[in-house]
Amino acid sequence: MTLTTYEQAQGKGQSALRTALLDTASGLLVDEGPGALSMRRIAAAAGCSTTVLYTLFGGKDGLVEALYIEGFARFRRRFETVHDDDPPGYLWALGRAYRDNALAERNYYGLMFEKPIPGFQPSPEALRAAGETFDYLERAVRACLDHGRIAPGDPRVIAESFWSVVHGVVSLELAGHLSDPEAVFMAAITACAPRFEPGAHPDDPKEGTCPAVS
Amino acid sequence: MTLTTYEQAQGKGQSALRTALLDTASGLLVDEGPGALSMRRIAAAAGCSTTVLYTLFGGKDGLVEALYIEGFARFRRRFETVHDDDPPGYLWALGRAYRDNALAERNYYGLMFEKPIPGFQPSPEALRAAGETFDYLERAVRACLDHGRIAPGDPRVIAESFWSVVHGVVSLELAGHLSDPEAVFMAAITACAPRFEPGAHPDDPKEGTCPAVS
DNA sequence: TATTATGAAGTAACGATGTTATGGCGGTGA
DNA sequence: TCACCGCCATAACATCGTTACTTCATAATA
Repeated sequence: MTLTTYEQAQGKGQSALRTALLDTASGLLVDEGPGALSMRRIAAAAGCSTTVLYTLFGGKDGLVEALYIEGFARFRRRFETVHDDDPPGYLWALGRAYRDNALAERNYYGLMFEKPIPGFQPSPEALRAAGETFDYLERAVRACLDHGRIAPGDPRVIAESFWSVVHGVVSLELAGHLSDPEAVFMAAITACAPRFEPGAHPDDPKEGTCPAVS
Repeated sequence: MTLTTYEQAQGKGQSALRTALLDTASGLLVDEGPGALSMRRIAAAAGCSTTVLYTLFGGKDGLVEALYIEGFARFRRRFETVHDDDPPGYLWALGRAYRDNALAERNYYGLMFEKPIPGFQPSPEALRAAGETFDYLERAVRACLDHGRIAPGDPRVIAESFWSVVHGVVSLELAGHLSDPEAVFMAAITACAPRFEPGAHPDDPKEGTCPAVS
């Protein structure tokens, strides 16, 4: 006979059970969107009753918060694959990775930055963990500062403003508001490009292709 | 005896009835957030049954879409109060007005850019009407171009990238991700400032206060 | 071994939600 | 007076998050 996801993980302790149920929920989120995240649906997909979900996660908000944190962890894993020896080029590549990840994991991105679960509000700890994901950006900004490739300033503020620019484009793109998302992405990023030395990065577009930079 | 909102509007034709019910829903949205927007709550607050809401709006999505459009109309009204003879200064002021309006009408902003109503997706027409709200930005960009105060490019793309920057900051600010929202707002906007002639706008910060501009 | 206790988990209920079918009520025309 | 028609309240249905109740397997103890 075939064992349900729940039965397979049951013997491996509570921790494995937790991750197994989270995987089930994650699959529902990715495949069908946040609307599929009902306690009954998740329990049925895993092969158990809703009671287990409540004892392990405390409620729907606890389960959604775990997915919220997982979403930022996926961002972090994506950032870890980015490498560039040139500091501004690295920052640029992180921006690209951000957009790539958001488009690839659209439903996770929605869970993180839209509010598709009516009552859910991330706890202060989850919010802090989310913010720490973007320490990657701050370190990249710091490297730019150390190499004198960027105008001086508070690295945190610069990193968060960079994050805001990339997030703004992606958010409007996903909402369907942008006529030409790729062009707007390039224009918005290169609008910040005067911070860097021109042509510092191989992906730096040729002059004239990006309207915001003279 | 006192008449309910519904009874007062009933005699003035269907159009007045529609706006009266929308006002009721708008009040619930502003006062208690999108979670208060249930068909039963709205009907009870107006003093009628849910049937009327279905005949007038077709369903919850129709009602929410009307509020969605109203949210962008409020943006438009806010933009109309902005005046500045200097083209880049006008664009700058529109950015400020955007943030001011988003913070003042937080729940409307949530309805427009977060997804607090599970099934709701704005129709293509609503999405187009929403985008037209930001023709203000495009016209402002055009004025900058006409006066040679900005590097040449597609006005629509430039306007949408400007919108993205402002929206990105406001969105992360409302989500609680920014350590110092005002500083990040200034940094992000002034990161685009090299498009304009330095000191073109009286609000242009002194050098050194904004880390992103050298 | 027999009995008890403990903890986990399934069942079913409660209130609330969006939606719709049913039925009544008040007008209008014959 | 009677039939008809449009509007609307009522009540039902399925689904949702949540929880009290019950069951059952396992471990500890006499």
